[in-house]
Amino acid sequence: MNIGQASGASGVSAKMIRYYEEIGLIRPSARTATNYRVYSDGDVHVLRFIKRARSLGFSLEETERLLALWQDRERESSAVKAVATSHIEDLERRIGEMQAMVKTLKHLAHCCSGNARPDCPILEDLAGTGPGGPEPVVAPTKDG
Amino acid sequence: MNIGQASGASGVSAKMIRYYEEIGLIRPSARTATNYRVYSDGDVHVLRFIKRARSLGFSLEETERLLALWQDRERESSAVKAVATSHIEDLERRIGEMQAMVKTLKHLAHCCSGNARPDCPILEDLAGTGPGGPEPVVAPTKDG
DNA sequence: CCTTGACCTTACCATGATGGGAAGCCCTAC
DNA sequence: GTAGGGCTTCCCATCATGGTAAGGTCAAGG
Repeated sequence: MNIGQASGASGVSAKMIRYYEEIGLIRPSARTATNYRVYSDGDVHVLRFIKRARSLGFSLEETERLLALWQDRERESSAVKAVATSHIEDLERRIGEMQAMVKTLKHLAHCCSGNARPDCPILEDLAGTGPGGPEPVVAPTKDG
Repeated sequence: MNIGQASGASGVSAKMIRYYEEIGLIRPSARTATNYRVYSDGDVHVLRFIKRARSLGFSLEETERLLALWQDRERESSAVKAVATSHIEDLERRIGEMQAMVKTLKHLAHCCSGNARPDCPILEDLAGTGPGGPEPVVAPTKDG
């Protein structure tokens, strides 16, 4: 199987397959006499594993650890669970951060009339000024 | 005020102040005779605006638009609100994606005994195999 | 046999926002 | 005058992915 077929069978782009090989996430594939990469069904299985791990948000580094555990018949499931739990915590932390942003933004957007007039509590918040506060004295951007 | 003092007063690192200047987010600062960057209180105000926008998750591109609106006395608050609303939608989409990941991961982690035995529903999910399914025939990683 | 088009190869560049470091100049205090 | 800290520019790294260019290969068909 060529890289294009392995890509189609796994859902991982050819570009990424080569990259994963380059960084050592997967072993270098076999090659034809003309230097084409050749993949087996087992290789595709590995690629699908990576694809699934990525879709669950695991980094390539975590994916590498999970692959190693998958391959290790002596693994303890606690080790796998630890990777997953740590990732869950990371996701929840990031979700919390973004939810805080959303909360603030929704409040500001709610307070903004969103009409043709210039007064805007969103800008006032960003500027750190109260309503009717000062405008920037000097035009602050590149085209000012 | 030197760049270090502007950094301290705004919370934006000197590195980032130079970068913002380079990409045109802020105008090139004044310079001393010996080429040191010089900042005014107004410049610091702009930097604090950027800092606050970034902390609410706005991209630098969105921040540039917000800065331009801030500076524009003729702005319509609807334009500001549109930027914020679009950003809120983006955040909520990403939150939803991550929550879906968390949901799946928590389910898998809950089903994983997390003990010294190798059987693990997390790996089974990633591998696309049911319980007791096949292990990879060929060691899949670089050190296999 | 030769062409055509699809596929493969490597190599380099780009993203977004930030940090790190090197080499060299400047400024202040002692 | 020197030491230490701050400033300058320039280059590199991150993380995961996409794009593109220049060139080799392969299969089908004239």
